[in-house]
Amino acid sequence: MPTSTTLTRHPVSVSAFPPAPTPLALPATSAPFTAATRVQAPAPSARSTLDRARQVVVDTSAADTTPLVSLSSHTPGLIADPDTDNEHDPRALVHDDGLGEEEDESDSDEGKSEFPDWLKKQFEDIRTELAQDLGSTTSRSRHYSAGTFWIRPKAPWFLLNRANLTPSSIFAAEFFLWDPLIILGTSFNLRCPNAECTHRLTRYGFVDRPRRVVDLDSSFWLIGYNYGCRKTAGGCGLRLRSWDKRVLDQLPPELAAEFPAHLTWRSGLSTRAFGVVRSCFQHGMGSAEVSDLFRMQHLRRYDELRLQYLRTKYKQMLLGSQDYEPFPAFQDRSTCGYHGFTPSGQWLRDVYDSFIESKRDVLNQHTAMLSARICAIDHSHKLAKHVFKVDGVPIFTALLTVTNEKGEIRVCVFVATKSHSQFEDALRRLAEDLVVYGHNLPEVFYTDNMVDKAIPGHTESDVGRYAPV
DNA sequence: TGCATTCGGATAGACGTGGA
DNA sequence: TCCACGTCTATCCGAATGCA
Repeated sequence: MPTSTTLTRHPVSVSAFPPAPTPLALPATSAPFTAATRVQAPAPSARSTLDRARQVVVDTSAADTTPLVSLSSHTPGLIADPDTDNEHDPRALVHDDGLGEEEDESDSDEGKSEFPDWLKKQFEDIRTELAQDLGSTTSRSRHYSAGTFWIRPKAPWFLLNRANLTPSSIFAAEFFLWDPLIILGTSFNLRCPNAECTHRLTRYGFVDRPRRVVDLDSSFWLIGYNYGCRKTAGGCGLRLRSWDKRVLDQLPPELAAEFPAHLTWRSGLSTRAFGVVRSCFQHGMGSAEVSDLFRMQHLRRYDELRLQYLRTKYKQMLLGSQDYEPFPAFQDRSTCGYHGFTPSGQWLRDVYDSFIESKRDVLNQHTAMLSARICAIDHSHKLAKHVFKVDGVPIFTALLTVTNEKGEIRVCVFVATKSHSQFEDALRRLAEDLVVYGHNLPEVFYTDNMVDKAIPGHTESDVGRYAPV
């Protein structure tokens, strides 16, 4: 028996296919920059502009280990030749970042799990503000009172004009404050998601760390609260975050629509970025290419900020003695690092798959209601090679697809052979669907297989006139 | 060289406890 | 009721490895 994906009332769902085993992780050349990938200069073997860009943006230990450089010790603005290994001045204004000094790997790994100091400080400042707001008469955040969920930083221009400018002083994170219990007020009954529990959720304090969400050319951070079903009040003791899906599902749709991220277990993608992912996937781009797209956009923004810093610092150093601190690399995970991050292709594909799978019933229902007056039936052998393998041997030889007069997929079924018996049942259920939803039965079937004949034992009334062409 | 798989470190989230 | 702090665990992510 062929294994149909979902037929009858829900004849087809692309989402029902097991994920194709495309390359799950980026190859070594596209992996985030570790000490192992740091090079002196773009290697001759770099295959593309993107690869060269990846190699140029390498970590630098200079920001970690090099003390502030005094103006008196070097010539500001001297651009070192990457091929000359900075012979003239090792501490030139364009530091070794990207020009390639080998770095002690232990340095970059140490701070990997920690937030950078500049982010910690900004988060703590906001937290202090929120604590003050909580103690006010309304207990409502000043940002909510101002009509926004976003806590946006100053533009870099307004951060550049300060004495002894340092890179971390112009790093500014964007935060999104999500506390629907405060927004909706105590009158809103946010129920415990446990089916056996009828109690309501209450706040359990601040979430002690923000959560990163990847956007188009940067990341922003979610600030939320812990919610819980209190045991002391007879509840079940469940704890969850304010951005938990079980909370979002209970909110009024118009409020839930304001939440700007698709969250996975440990990461998240902004709805804007996810819209781009969907468009890219639906128009033929692969996950690796989309991952590269995001990486390039994040790098572009990083480069713009870096250029602003260098230009400003150069002017300041011409005017008087100032210390120069090298701009950290994109991937720098030190306490003063930029902490740039872009998602892998595998992760983007997983997010998209999860989303599509969550819409499976809707998509199946939509497909079941499509007409099928003029049909085309065809086998594809590509997908079957990659799915349902046992000990490396594919179980199915082909994916049979029936499209209607509008080119819409109407039936999709994996088959072990091209025998009619493999898809008879699917066609019979197609006919049942057409009757149920008030459509005419198929008038003609087109096929590219000249040996196809009418299905034995079936009349035209079953699936229409079957016509090899 | 690219794809597929494995493995280990990192960490988000759940949960408990105690204090204000 | 809120918050801080600590522990534990499932899961994610990327590097390493093997293979064609």
